[in-house]
Amino acid sequence: MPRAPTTLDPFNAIAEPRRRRVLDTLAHGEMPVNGIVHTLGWPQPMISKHLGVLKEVGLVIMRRQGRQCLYRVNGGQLKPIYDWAKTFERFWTHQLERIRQRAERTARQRAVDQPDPKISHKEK
Amino acid sequence: MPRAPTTLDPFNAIAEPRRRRVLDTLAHGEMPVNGIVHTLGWPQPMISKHLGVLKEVGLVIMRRQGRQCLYRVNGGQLKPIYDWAKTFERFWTHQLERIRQRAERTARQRAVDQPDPKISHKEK
DNA sequence: TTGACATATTCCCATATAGGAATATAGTTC
DNA sequence: GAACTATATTCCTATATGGGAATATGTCAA
Repeated sequence: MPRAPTTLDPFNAIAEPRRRRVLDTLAHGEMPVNGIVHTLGWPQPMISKHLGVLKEVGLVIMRRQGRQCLYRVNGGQLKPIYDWAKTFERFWTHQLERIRQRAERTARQRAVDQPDPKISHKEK
Repeated sequence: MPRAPTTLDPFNAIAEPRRRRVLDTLAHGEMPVNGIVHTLGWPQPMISKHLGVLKEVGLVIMRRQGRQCLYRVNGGQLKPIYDWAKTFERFWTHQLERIRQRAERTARQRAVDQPDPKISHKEK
């Protein structure tokens, strides 16, 4: 089975660095495709394709205005990513976490060096 | 050019849902491969492969203990993802943002309906 | 050494890109 | 309708999967 489609969810969509840059560019406000083209300096078809993926997963919203297509970020779709990453926040925030982990590890290590006959080897 | 390797960076590595679940499983503490196998109920080679990717991007750290391989989360690698997503926090946190956006849009719209001859058509 | 247990690796394959080039489509204006 | 502008789509191709099955490697125990 191949990798999941980039349009499966926001996690897959933002895996591509260029797509994140497109979102960054739109972060300040609505902008026509050409605005992004000029800002990033990439070929227009490339911008359009990435916008297509972003639109399909709902990360951006498009509205027409004459011959222009105005795109804007639909930030709410990024919340699941934020929430998930936040779950691991303690790993970089609290120095305590590192201490806790080390303690846990040495405890386990000790249990191996001097196993308790009554509890050892009982996993499942 | 194909999609970037999953081992390019954490963003690509966590795009795969199963890899996120492995990280979630390890979130509570160090665990041997079999522990993950029993917890998730997936084939052992599958777990090992995903762990391989996670290890290569530095999202997990492994240490041997006898015949067991103990894995633990290296959460710091997730901070870039958290930080990036946080950049868009206002999109789902503040109701104000939505108002601001709408204001901006209607302003632009008005500018189109009744363009100011002195400023219009000057993009670049 | 011979097992037995814990993990990792190799093979195979259908699938989904991402970029480049060329072209098509939609909306405006004359 | 023709010319132009702004975007989207199509074609083509090299490449990197992810899962399943089978197998190899590594480590401890008797």
